[in-house]
Amino acid sequence: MVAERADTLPALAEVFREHGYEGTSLSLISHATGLGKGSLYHFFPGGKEEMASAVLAEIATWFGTNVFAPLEDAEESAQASTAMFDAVELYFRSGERICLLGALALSDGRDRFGSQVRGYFARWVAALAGALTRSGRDRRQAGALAEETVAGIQGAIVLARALDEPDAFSRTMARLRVRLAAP
Amino acid sequence: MVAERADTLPALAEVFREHGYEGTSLSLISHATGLGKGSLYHFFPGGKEEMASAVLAEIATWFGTNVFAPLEDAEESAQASTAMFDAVELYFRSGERICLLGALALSDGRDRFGSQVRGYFARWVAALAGALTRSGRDRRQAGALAEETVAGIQGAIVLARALDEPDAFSRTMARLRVRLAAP
DNA sequence: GTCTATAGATCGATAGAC
DNA sequence: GTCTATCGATCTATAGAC
Repeated sequence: MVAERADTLPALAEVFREHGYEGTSLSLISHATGLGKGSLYHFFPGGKEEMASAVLAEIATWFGTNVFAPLEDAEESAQASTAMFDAVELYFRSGERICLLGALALSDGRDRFGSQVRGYFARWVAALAGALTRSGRDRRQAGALAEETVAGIQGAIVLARALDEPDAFSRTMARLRVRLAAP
Repeated sequence: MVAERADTLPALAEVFREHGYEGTSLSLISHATGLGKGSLYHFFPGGKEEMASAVLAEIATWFGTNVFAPLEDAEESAQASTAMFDAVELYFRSGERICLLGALALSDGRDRFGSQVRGYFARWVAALAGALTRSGRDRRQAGALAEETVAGIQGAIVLARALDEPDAFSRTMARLRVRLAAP
């Protein structure tokens, strides 16, 4: 069932999302992956920290391919931002799944994984700002709108989880779509 | 220096904000408050969970007095939302301090403190929506704008922490002020 | 009320058999 | 590569002296 290191990453991501970095114990990880500690340390000699770091790297790769690169390569910004929202809503399961990088930014995981967290959000904001600039918005407005949109997505996740109301995420996403589509 | 239970709450709040619920150990708490475990369990027989719950209750009281009640009692909505932003920017120290309730919503603290987290955000959104309704906006638009504003504030905190750039919080707050002031 | 000492469980991590 | 056994540290919580 588990043939290589990468096969463990989805289960690892899930358990870190559910319990946070500090709240995730090796026994939880062992249960979630179906592997004993021996196997886990064989795949991740750096232990829990390396496991979390590998998860963050995979998330960054996924967003790089499915969200950031399309924005960076976009000629038509309207299509690109629509595709971004589609990918993001799918990824966060319409508000039922949190953003691990956002959660780490609010916890002491920020000290441990600061550069990965910073890189993820910086690239997201920059890619979106670039796409908006190429679609004709002036540079200052594009930067502000990009920052506001990424913040809005993160805030929508927080609010939906806090209210235990996933629809709050979908509603906010719909409103952000409209704002980005407007001229 | 510490005469009663309430005197420990500021230090407790600070340590939970810095390390999260799972990441906060009793030895950290002991160091932060200057009290031994014996004193801590005298004040909080329920242990760490009661300490965190007391912190959340105090935060809810502060926001109730300084943010929610003014919105609920406001006759003039423009002044009320300006006062809300002033209080919130001050409280979050222009983006250098996180929202403990937002952080708990993203961690497994949501299971433990779910009703306190839900109550805080539900009251905030409802109070703001009410103020916007009384200022002449139709009910649907007021609800959407309130939800979007609270989410925007939380997202601004996430983004500012993630980028290690407190100004990102202030910039987003300034934009939200403009949006709420617009007719 | 505050302290020290400590219980009992669980933590992350390692060793070594297979 | 996967397991079990186990290490030493740390955890939350309690007991009891003062």
